[in-house]
Amino acid sequence: MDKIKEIPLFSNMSEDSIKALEKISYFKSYDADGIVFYEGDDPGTLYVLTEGVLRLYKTDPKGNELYIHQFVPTGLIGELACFENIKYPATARFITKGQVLKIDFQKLQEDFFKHPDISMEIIKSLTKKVKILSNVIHKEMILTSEAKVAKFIVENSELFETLKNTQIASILNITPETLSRILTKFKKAAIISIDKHHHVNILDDITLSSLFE
Amino acid sequence: MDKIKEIPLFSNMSEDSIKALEKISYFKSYDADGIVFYEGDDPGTLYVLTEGVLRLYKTDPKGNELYIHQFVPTGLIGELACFENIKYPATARFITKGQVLKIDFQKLQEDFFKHPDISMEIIKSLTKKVKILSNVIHKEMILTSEAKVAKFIVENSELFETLKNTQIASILNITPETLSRILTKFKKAAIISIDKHHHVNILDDITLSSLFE
DNA sequence: CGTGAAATTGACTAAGTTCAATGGCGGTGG
DNA sequence: CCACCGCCATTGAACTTAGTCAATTTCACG
Repeated sequence: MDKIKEIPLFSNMSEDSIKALEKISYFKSYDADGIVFYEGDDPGTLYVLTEGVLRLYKTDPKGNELYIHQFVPTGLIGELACFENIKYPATARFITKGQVLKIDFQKLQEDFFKHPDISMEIIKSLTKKVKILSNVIHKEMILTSEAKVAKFIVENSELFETLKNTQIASILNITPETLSRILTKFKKAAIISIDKHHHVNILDDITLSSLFE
Repeated sequence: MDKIKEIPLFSNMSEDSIKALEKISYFKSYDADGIVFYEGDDPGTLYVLTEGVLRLYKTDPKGNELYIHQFVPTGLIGELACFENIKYPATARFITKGQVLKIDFQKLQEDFFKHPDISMEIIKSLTKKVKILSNVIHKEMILTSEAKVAKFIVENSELFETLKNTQIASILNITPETLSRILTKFKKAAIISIDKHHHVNILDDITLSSLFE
């Protein structure tokens, strides 16, 4: 992607507005594992994710990554830090190769702040984030590891075919060992079965769902 | 408070808009411990906190309250559930007696949705919430209990004079026993001292700060 | 004083992580 | 064709953090 008007977020903006936006922004590409910003970096740039999968996570004092969310195009990233002028509260790293539009927030504020369409997009984006964070809190602080795994199986069982258990464990913020023990437990209890190709079959939906509701 | 125009959020709205808003909203008062809404309730009402201290918390399967935030006037409450049409993700309970303005969200959307001033207020409110939630995640998932207590002492030492340790423990989402043990540990290490009137003196700021940074 | 709430302390428990050892399986090169 | 290598999964045991439970002490305040 190399044109602002191709970004759904801005697709119904006027030509003039797009021109103005072009002057204060540019596209930047990243390889897999490329860091867009680190937790603690100073704000100032508003990002629009245009290509690739971008993981947001925090790092604890021991160096463990606390997974928060993976974003796919299109969406705003970093608007909290920009609006509140606080350091980015998490790190953003590409999982795949990808691309962002980097917008100078100071200049955006001067030019665009009252643009009603953008306001609406910002509201949508913030709402999405509140929901994501609310969900993180629910998952990480209310659910036990067993409940997290149960919920993940019900909601994302297909991902077991494409992801390794270590990757799933990292999304669930548990260790691979804990995931393995819980899966073994579920298999022994005949709640699930796993075939040779890592496909998870749910044998007892009711019991499984009862673990996290 | 009994007039919409006294609410700072709406104070610069036109007379007509205020009249329209009055038709779809009403004030409701609560005693201390009054519940505004429960986690899991269906959405539909947008609240404006006009008086009192309102605590937002989630409840885990064991019945423990997970403290998220205490709001003071004036602020929007419940906008996520309304915008996303999902059940309220947390319970809101008054700590003191208080009052809210209850607004019928369906009707608000029809009348007001594009009102630019309200858009801005909503953005501010959502930004505040993202910040709060981001903070909750940081405090609860990145910091240890010891780090939480250290941070609380540095940032809110004066609250030890007015709150009981049980209340502080509940704000920090730890048990009173854990708080007591940590304070004892800090006292023994000569990091803090506590005088007869529950006033906390920080003796070793550097060590204390190093525990959570 | 006396009484009831709050704080402290110790022993135990629960949940999950860490560390280490082992086992399995697929791809590669001879 | 098969032996080897490396990665991932599995399993057990010890450890860590904080919560739970119960007993005791302290304290504020009438």
